[in-house]
Amino acid sequence: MRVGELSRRSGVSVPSIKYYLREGMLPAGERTGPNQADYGEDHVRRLRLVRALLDVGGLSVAAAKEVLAAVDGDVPLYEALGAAQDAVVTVPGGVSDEAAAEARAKVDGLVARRGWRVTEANPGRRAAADVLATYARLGWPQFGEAIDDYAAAMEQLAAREVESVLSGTDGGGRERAVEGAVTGTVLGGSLLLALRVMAQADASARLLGADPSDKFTTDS
Amino acid sequence: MRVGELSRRSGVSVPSIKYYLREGMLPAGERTGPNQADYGEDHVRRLRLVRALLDVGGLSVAAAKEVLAAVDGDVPLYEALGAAQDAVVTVPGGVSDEAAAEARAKVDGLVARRGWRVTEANPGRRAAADVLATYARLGWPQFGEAIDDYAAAMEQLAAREVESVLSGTDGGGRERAVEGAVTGTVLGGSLLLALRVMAQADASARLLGADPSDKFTTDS
DNA sequence: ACTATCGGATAGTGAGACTATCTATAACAG
DNA sequence: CTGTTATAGATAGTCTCACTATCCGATAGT
Repeated sequence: MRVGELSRRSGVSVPSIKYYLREGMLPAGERTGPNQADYGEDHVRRLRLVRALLDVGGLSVAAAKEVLAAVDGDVPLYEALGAAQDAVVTVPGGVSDEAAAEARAKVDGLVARRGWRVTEANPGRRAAADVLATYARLGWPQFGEAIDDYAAAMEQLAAREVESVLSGTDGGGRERAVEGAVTGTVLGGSLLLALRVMAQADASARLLGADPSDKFTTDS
Repeated sequence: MRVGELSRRSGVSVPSIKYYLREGMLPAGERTGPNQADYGEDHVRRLRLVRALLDVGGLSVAAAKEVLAAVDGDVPLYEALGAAQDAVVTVPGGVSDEAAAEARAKVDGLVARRGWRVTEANPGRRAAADVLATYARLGWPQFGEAIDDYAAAMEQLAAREVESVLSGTDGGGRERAVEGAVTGTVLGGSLLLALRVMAQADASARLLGADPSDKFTTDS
């Protein structure tokens, strides 16, 4: 098929397809002439993946590009998984104060307690420490105490997610396995946050909505 | 203090402070002359909160503005909590196909199973359904099956988070309670994702790294 | 033959988040 | 009291990002 049909099939405008081609997120079609190319089902699937990463996963084009490079590259699965994980955490430039050092120590302690095998450079380390340091700087150090509960919950889910990717792709080939790993990692994060929002709404309805005292609705 | 010192104390550049003032995210200082104003500790704290929401929470200025409006406004706590929740989920414009309908039904089923009291308009509903629909469209429907596990985990955490905000702010006044709710909701999301990344790295190290067969490192 | 479409290159657009400049002041050091 | 620096507020400029639009000389299909 040519670009017009690819556009119709994928719901992505022709200019956007050209843009993704330029950015190397979509492989070029098979050339059939000096100014003609042929696209296949793979291109349709890839385009859908691109839009999923951008729209649902909330990745930037640059982040999606790196993730897709890992999918296409000849890297082992765990490395592609790492690329996807890097893409979902925001790591702002960090200041180095007392709160930061303390936060890093807390994260190190957690990792040791749980026996997690994570490298020193794992972006989750920095990101988690950043949040803890920020809690402390804002005067909410107690929010950081829930970190063990968070970690226990994530450990369970992560084990299941990784298993799911492996079992669901047995025999599907490397490319498909990597695609699944990346999809699950990126979109799974969005799913998690969405469910957390609902769970919080429920929790606050139970703890506040059902209580007619309006304890916190006015200045005390 | 004047704007220069406020800048030094908060680590935010003077032009940026002026920008936040213009956007209404930072209240104006007390005027002491036609071109002089005085800022206090509240301004320093607010500025830190703004940067936390933007840098650590990953919110856009527009989203942060809405959250802060809820903090300042005379709304009940659960409503401010709702504003913060709205800010952390991305809700792209949705298509209406078979996958979308099925996904919505699955989310409705989940909500019913868990007895969650969430409104029809809760953004988490749409966001969760979007992810499930995308899984299906990409050919990974099995990833959606973990939704009950995700939900159970989030239910536990959310209950603890909401409790933590309430108990930690007893007597602190409405403003402080709302600030805590917002901070915990927004930054907690980042913390969760950071820990998930580490947990996944650990899980894949256990399931793949320890296995020397390199099962997925080459095309099969 | 003729019109719609194509691939590819280049340039333009609109939103978002600042950043710079300008204009009167006002504070302060010598 | 005078020169330097800082200030509030307004307006305009910048830079990045993620597209869009426009051209061009070929095809493709009728």
